[in-house]
Amino acid sequence: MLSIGEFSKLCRVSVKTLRHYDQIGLIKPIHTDRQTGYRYYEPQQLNEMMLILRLKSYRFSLQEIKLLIHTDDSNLLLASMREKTAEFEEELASHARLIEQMRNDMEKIKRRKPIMEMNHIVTAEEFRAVRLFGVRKMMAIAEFDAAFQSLFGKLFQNGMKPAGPSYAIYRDEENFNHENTDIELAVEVAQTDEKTFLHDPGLCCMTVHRGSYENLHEAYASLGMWMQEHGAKPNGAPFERYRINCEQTDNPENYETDVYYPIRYE
Amino acid sequence: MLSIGEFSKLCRVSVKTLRHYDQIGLIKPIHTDRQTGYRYYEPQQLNEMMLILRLKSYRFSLQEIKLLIHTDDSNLLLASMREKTAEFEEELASHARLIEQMRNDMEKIKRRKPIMEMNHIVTAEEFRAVRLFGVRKMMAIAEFDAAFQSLFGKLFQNGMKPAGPSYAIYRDEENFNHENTDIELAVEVAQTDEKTFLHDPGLCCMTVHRGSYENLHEAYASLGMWMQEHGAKPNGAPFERYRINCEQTDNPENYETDVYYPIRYE
DNA sequence: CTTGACTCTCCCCCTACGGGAGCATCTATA
DNA sequence: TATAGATGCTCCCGTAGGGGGAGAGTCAAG
Repeated sequence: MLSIGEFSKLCRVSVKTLRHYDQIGLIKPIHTDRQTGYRYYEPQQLNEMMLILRLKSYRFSLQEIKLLIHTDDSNLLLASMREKTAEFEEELASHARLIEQMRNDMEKIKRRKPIMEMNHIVTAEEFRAVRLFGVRKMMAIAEFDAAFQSLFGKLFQNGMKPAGPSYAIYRDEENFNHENTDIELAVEVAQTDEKTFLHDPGLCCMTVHRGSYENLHEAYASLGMWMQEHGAKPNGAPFERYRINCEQTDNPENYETDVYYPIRYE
Repeated sequence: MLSIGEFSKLCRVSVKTLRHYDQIGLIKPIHTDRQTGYRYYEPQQLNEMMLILRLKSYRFSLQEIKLLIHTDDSNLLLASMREKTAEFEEELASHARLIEQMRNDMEKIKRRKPIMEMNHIVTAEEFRAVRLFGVRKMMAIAEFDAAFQSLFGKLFQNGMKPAGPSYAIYRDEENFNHENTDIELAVEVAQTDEKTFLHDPGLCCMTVHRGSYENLHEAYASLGMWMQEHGAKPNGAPFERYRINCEQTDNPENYETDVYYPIRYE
C-alpha cells in the first residue's frame, strides 16, 4: 500500500492530479480510509496509470480514457486510435504549412513590411444563378468533410450526379459561430426537381482565395474592406464555391475557393 | 461604422469572441456608445483582426498577441516567432514519434497483447559515488534545456570541464509537480572544491530507459513495481543520468537514460 | 508526547470563450 | 409614426485539466 505522495513520486504524477483522477473516477485508490479519507494505492496500479498517461499523450480526453480503460472492447480502442493517428497526421501536414507561413512572415518583418497585406482582388459581378442540391443544418466547420460525404450519398440515392463544383452557403444571418452555424452545403446539378433549388443571390462582390482554408477569413475581410470603399452593404448569405479542393489536388496550397458576398447599394 | 454583428460576419469571428477581446483590451471598437454600450467597429479594424487571427493560429496566447500588436518593436515579434517556429518544429518531430508509437500499439492490440508491458529490467546496485557540479532550483521539465545551458556556462566560468555525463536529481521530497519541482541539474567533474559536491546515494535500484523522455515515467513505474516485489522502500532523491542524449545523437529514439531510485530495506 | 511531514476538503484561479437570462435598443415595414 | 422582430447589452455559469492555498486533521519517528 502506498500513500498518495509515494504513488505520486513513483508514477511522476502530481498529488493534485491523482486526487482529480479519483474524483472523476478515472483511477481510484484500491483503499480509501473511511474515517480519514486517506487514499492508498497498490503498486499494481502503476500499470493502469501508465496506460492512462500513454492515452493522454495520444490526446484522448480524460473522459475518453475512462471509457477506453473500463471497457474490454479492443475494437473500440483500435478504432479510436486509428482516428487519433489520422488527426495527428493531419496536424503534421498543417503544422508544416504553418511553419512555412511563419518563415514567410518573418521574412516580411525583416523587410519592414506588414505581415497582413490584403492582396485579394475583389470584383463585383451579377452571380449567374445555379441549380443546387443541398443539405442545410447546424454544424461546425470541422464537420464539412463528413457532411459533404453524406450530401453526395444522398445525391446518388436520388439518382443525380454532380454537374459542377460544390458550395457552402452561410445561412446564419445571426451571430457567426464557429461551432454551430446554420450552413447549407450544396452541389451543382443538372436536374430541376423539387429536391433542388435555384441559387440566385444577384449582385455580389467576390474574390478568389488560394491556399488552405485556414486563412479563409482573410478573404472575407477583403470583401468587407471593399464594401466599405465602394459604399456597398451586405445583402444576404455569403457563400463559397470550392473550385479546386481535395477532389482535384492533394496539396491544400493549391486549393482555389471563390468567396462571394451578396451586396446592395443604398 | 459596423455593428458588432456586421463586423463579426466580415471577420468570421463570433460576437462573443469580439466582446471578449474588447474586455481584455485586445481589440476595442473605434466607438462605443456611452448611453447604450453598443460597439461600433471600422472596416479598417478588419486588418488588425486578421493579424490577431494569424498570430492566434501561431499559438500565441491572447495576452502575448496584445503585447505584440501594441508594440512597434519588430525585433520582439521576430524573436517570438522564431521561438514559436522552433516549438512547432519540435512538435513536428515529436508527433512523428508519437504516430510511430501509436502504430506499434495498434499492432499490439490486434495481437491481443496489452499495450503497456513493463519491460524495463531493474537491478539493485551500490551507486559508485561521483563528484558533481550542479545548480539547484525550482523548475519545470520543459526548462531543462535552458538550465543545462546555464549550468555549462557556469561550469566553464569556474574553469572546470565536464568529466562525465550529466544528471538530474529530483530533490523534491514533497509533492511531485510537473511545473515547479525542486531539481538539481549537475554534471560530473574531476575537481574537488567547495563548489562541487559528492553525490553518494548508496544502495539504489536502477533501470535503463531507451528512447525519448516522453515515456520516462514508465521507468519510474517499473522501479516502483520492483521495490514492491523486493520489499524495498524509497530512500532519498531519485535521479537520472543522461548517458546518451542530444549531445551524442540527434534521434531521441536512441537516447539512453539511467534512472536510479535510492532504496533501503526495513 | 511532541513535532514535523503528510493528507484531507473546500474554494478560487487559469484560458478562451459558449450558453442563456433578462432587459434595452435599433430598424424595417405597415 | 407605431410596432414587431432582430440585434445589442451586461451578468452569471460552465467547460478541461488541473494549480495554489487555507484551515484542519492524521501519521510516524524520536
